[in-house]
Amino acid sequence: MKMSVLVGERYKEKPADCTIESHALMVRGGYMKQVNTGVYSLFTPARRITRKIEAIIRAEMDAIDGQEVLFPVVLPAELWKESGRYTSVGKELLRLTDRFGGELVLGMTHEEAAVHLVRDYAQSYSKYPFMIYQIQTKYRDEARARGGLIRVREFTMKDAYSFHTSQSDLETYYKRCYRAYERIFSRAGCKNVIAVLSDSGMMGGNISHEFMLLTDIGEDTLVLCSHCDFKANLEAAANITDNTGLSKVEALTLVPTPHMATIEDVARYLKVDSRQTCKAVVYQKNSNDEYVLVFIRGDLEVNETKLHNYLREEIHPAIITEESGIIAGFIGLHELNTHGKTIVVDQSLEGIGSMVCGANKVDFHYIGFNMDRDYGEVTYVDIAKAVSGGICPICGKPTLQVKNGIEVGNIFQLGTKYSKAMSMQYLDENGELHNPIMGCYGIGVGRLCASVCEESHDSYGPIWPISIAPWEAQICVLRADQPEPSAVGNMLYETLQHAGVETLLDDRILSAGNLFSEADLMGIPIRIVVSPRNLKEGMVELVTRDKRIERKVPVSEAAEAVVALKNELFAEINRSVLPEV
RNA sequence: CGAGGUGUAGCGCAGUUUGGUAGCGCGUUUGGUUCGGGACCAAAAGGUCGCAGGUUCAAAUCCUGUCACCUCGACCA
Repeated sequence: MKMSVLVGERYKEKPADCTIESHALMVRGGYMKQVNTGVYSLFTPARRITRKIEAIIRAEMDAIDGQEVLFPVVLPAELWKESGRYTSVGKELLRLTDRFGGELVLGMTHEEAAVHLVRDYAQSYSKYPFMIYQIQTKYRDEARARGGLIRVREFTMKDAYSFHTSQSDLETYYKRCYRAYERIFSRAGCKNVIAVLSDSGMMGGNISHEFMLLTDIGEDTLVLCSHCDFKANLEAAANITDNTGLSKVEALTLVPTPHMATIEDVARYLKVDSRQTCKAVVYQKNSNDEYVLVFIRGDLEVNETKLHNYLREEIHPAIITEESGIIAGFIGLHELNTHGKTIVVDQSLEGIGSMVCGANKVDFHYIGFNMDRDYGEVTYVDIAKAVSGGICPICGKPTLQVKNGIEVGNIFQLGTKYSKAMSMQYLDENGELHNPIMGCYGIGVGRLCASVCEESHDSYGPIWPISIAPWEAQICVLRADQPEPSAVGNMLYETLQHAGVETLLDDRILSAGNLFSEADLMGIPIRIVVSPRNLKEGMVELVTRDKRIERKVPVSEAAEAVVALKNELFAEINRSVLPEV
């Protein structure tokens, strides 16, 4: 490709609405253009990147016996009603009506379509196991898209669905897929991706993992242990609280705490450690507005996902009315009217001999509250968010760290949720009917592209790994108006193409500054600079985008050197790729 | 959905308070001079000022409505 005919323009200035680096650089670099909130068109450079990412994904999915299929984008609501998700999924599912009044949905994920495709075929155990996948457009009507390609409404996703006749077979396959994912991310040159345990939500005890790129701009919160291998999404991370040293029991005493409605205020006013306070966080059930009072150690926060999973109900932060009898800011377990309320006590309160808690009376708290003595027996549950420096649930050391990440993929042991709901059955060896056990596996292609950019860029532009770079080499011709540099540039361009190197030739007559800044925005790993100055010595310059290599080579050896460098850069990436299992 | 903000040339912005010929920088076109990190000179093209109503002799500017986008929340199979 010649730069002079490449569609798209590169900007010097950062677009006003870009808040994260990858977004700004990809807009500035002529990779994409916004069409609507969370909806983008891609220019050729971005499309070339996503095609390479897709090729890597295809190769790895095929290697674990995946079969590529293609589902429709527009699906009949009927299928989603069958699985029950037509009503259970919120507004992210875009619902439409066709001219005959038929109800349709835009596919945001394709479990239903997958079951529909194979349920007639796979009626015998002999057809199992198998995996089907597609790489296709998804639409999710996100409440708020942001961050360029990181969080969009329309996006390309690889989604795979596997079908098994036993849990152990699913688990075996799940491990292969886990490894395939590790290979995909490292082949794409994405280094800081880790797999974390994720919340399996209402699905019940199933295992799922999210593949996270560690970065401060990530919207997900992760809990990692620096001592052992424990890694989990905050939503799924157990919290263990150490209350040793807090077991001293004191007398229960009512004390005035005028206008002290927050834990910080109360702790300061009464001069106690916030670890010896008990706070109440109030929610309401979406179903009937019943109040849910969560009691938790004052310094901790409620993990709403855990609460939601524990209650098996949707909840929302409460609006506290006067009739409720709840005294906001002064809620305590002692002498609390629990009628019509659900009480949840977090395990962080276990073992505290005496604590400060609300007195259910405006401007009063108790000190010396003891759970067993002053309230009675309770079932402690884990509802709190894990914290930095917290205790690792695996190794028991206080070495938890909290970090941010972008979810670039996930793998999920689905179980029989969809096969049951949609009546997919097979006959086993004994002639008995069963629902197949499913797994599903997703990767956001555009998000991965943006994530690599986020992970690998400098202030001038992206630094694409050679495995996904839009082109492998770029020739910058300085003084393309002069015959010699122009001729050498063209000659190298032809030679490199014949040598199988994807090459972008910048043949435009521009100043060096312009050429280099635009080349930086293209982020192509190998750059060949052809200039009158070097040509005097019969040389061209060979540099890598990351500046690790900068050297001169004779014109006659340039193409060969580029091929060698290309191979070395690929080899470097391949060295980090784990073997298949 | 809540709070805040912004809509003026391809991009970045000024002008709006106090109504009076539509501006600047980058980019684009043409000609010339430059030439290793976003050069310079000259000339030029490009805008129903988001949209619709209203007030006025006169509206980018004031009023009403509406749409879009951005940020922070809520939400996220």
